[in-house]
Amino acid sequence: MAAEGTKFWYLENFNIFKSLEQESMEELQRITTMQNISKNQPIYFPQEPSKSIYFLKQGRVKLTRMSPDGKEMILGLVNKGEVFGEMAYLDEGERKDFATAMDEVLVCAINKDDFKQFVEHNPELNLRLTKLIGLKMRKYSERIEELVFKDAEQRVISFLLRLADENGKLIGEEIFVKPFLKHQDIAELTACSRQTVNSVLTDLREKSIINFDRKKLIIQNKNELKKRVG
Amino acid sequence: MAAEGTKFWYLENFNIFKSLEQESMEELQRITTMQNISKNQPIYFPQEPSKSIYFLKQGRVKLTRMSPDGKEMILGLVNKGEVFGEMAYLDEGERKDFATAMDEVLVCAINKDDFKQFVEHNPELNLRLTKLIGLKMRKYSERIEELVFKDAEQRVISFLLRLADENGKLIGEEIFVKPFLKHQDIAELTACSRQTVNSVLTDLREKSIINFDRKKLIIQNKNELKKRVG
DNA sequence: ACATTTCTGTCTTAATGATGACAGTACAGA
DNA sequence: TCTGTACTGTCATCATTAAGACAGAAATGT
Repeated sequence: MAAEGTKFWYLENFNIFKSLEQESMEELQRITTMQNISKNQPIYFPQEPSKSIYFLKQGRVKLTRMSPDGKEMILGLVNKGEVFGEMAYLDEGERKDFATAMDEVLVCAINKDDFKQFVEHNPELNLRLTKLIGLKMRKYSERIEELVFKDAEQRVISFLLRLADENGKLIGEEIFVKPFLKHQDIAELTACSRQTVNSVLTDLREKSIINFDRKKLIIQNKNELKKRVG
Repeated sequence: MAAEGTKFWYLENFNIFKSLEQESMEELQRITTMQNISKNQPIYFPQEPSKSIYFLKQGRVKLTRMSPDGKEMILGLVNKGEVFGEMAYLDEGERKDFATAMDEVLVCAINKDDFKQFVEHNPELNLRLTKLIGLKMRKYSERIEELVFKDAEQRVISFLLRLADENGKLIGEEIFVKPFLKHQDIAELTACSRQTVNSVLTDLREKSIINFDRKKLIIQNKNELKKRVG
């Protein structure tokens, strides 16, 4: 199944540094600097020259963009173990996004030039990086597709399915997710209004497809959700 | 100005093979196969294993995606001199897009493994490729931004501005474009209906900001267009 | 040169979803 | 424990734009 294939491929690339030589890991230690960032603080922001790549050790990060008139949209969420800010590796330009800590966050920052050198000494990283970038491109293109082809309800449901895959725990038949996003966040991820998110979720709860309150989110019937996004 | 900076950076990466050694160009000749594709014929399509990268010599190509219920959207247009299908270089998966000839088209196809080897022998290409990929990522992210933040009129206007930059000829104060897209195509590029495209264009013509008929498209007042997209 | 198909232009209708308002609930800080 | 703030839930109203229908213009093939 296509979706499962994608997920496997995703996990496979989860940690690009896994199974490096001890020696390389030590070099990596030397060229990285650890940073603690507290909740709601920026890690980088637009116009800043993009000179570092980040590896998220602890917590969660959101990547956002701002419209000229101050509306925010979330381009992506970063989970523990993932890389972000990799545009620094791809071009010399300025950042276009905000990266903001959603929690107490711990990141490794790697200067892009040091990193390029490191990659030269560890060519097996080339392929992984290449795949990582490829994955991001795919994600973006899927996002575009979703915005063009799907209506608000379908976009919210797609979000729930992704959330279940990336952050859910399977318990029996049901998938539990500790909700770390408010409705406003979901709205900014799915390009609709906070109220629409609420009404889609409420509707799904009435139909016993999901259940939720402020403490929990449970996907009770994943198949039914899948059916609704075609 | 930001837009001008971007454009420069874009042109700089237009032809990734420019100024290679004679010898390298000859090797490149050996590993590429030329293909003629006639109008409306596919170059590749979804599910096909992505094993080649393409370099467009002549004509125009559109990259599209299909929704499950048969609606089409245009992910991008490829002009002469540009590379497409570069996902083959980034991952081992199947294609997700259609690439279709819009004209009589001449492409160079390069097997991805041959290409990877070629790049190893011509490491200066690494940076260019990296920038090329970075550019595509940026384009995608801008597309997402546009879909989220802008309404149908603004999206059509943004398209006109891009068209003027990429395909326009400046004559006096005005920018002429030979129209190679029908309204339906513009609709598929801007995520709105054919009728909406028509009414936006007609409205702009009434205000003497643009002029067009079936033979020509003229941007008479680029500044006014820019003002309207914020 | 004619016929068929494709594209453009315009209108009407209807659905989707944004927005603003406001009440209720949970939560954090003093 | 109280109080202010942030988040959720719900509703009524309104704007945007999709969709269908159809006429006319242009292009294409025979």
